[in-house]
Amino acid sequence: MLSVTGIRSAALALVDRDGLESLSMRRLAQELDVQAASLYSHYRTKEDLLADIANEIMAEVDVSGFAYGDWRHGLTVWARSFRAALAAHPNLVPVVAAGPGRREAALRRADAVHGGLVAAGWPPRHATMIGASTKYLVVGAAINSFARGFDADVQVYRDRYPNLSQAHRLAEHAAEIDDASFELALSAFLDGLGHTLAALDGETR
Amino acid sequence: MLSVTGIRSAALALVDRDGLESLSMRRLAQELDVQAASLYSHYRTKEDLLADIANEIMAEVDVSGFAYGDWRHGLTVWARSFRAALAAHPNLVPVVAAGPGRREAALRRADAVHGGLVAAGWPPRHATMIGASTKYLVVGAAINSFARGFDADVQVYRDRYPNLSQAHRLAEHAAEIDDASFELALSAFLDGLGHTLAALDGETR
DNA sequence: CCAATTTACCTAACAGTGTTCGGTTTTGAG
DNA sequence: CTCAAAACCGAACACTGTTAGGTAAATTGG
Repeated sequence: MLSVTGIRSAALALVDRDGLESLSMRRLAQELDVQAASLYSHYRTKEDLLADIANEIMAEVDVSGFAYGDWRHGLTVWARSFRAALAAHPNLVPVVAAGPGRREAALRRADAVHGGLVAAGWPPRHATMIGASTKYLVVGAAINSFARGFDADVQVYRDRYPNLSQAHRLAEHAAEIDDASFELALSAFLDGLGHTLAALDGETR
Repeated sequence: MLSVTGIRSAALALVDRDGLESLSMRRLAQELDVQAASLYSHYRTKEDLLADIANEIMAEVDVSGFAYGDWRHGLTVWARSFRAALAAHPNLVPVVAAGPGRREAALRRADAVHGGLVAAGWPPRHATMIGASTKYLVVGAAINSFARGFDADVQVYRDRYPNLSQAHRLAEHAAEIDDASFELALSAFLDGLGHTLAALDGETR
């Protein structure tokens, strides 16, 4: 018999294997030895199903890094695990990026981040903005890295330094650059925030 | 008679007005008093058409800010105009984010950024990563801000500070926070980069 | 200026999509 | 064992992108 979790994981496997546009209700049903209409006893629409999958992916994100009051460490752990969760299912990055699955779980995570930042000394408004900014970075990096083929920037890099680009290694090269770019962006951003916080502390002294 | 530019601008108008999922070849044809099949004399596929539109949007992006050797100014101008270009067509953010229209034009822009950074003293590899990072920020911000409804972070903000949130103003509030978040992220990132560059200069002295 | 050819457009269709309706089968509770 | 509720299926609807083949219009060559 079908179950919500069975459908969900079959859909996830199908998308991971064959790509997002290969997921149709009929094909998914076929995968489960069932007719397409049967799926609608468990999910109201295909969008609902996708939202549920997005939610499952987001559940892997780790927001525990704020526990000891170190906001920088908290943000780093959060951002990296967020990115890793997206990288685990490249074909679903557009879906996850387009909307946070279940509101309730997304809210809980957002609240953990927000709370951690406030506990570490950030004003509430800044905490909100920092949470949003970090998400920008992670989602933007994921879309540019995982959700498409060659990156024009990497292409430029290759054209300018052809010695560095044995053609058969271009893909891993791109991955390496994407990784390094993300880490550079994250650390530069956090460095900058450090100075912002210092300036804020100076003001209110 | 139909023309490539006529089709493109009608499609853009249609998507701006009715949303991305309202763009079908038949509806677009109707808008142009023509049958759907006729469009295929001018565009090979719908994807081609979308790529062309994405390209048109990206053409508005300003990479001239690097002219005077000030990389920080160059990046700021680029990032802001990039974001503005996406904000001008919210319904198309997913399309533009998913791939840079025509390779050729995207390459030229990427090259301008890369060249500007190198001219300002950044090592080529860093220039590539900074270009990528900045794009991450812009695209991530655009997806989170324009391409969807309510943001969970803003929701948290509202729940915690209910006095600040007359419900009827929530949308503009979200826009304001998105704006501020983007500017915060950009300036913190650039600040951090400033220190990175100083450290690099120290090394190679 | 007419003839020939290319181009633009249309009608009709194909294969596929998400979703719904009505009916049948299976399941589990009383 | 009965009966109501839930799960499943077959068929259909209204759409989608795209193509084949035919007709009309515009453009080119003589």
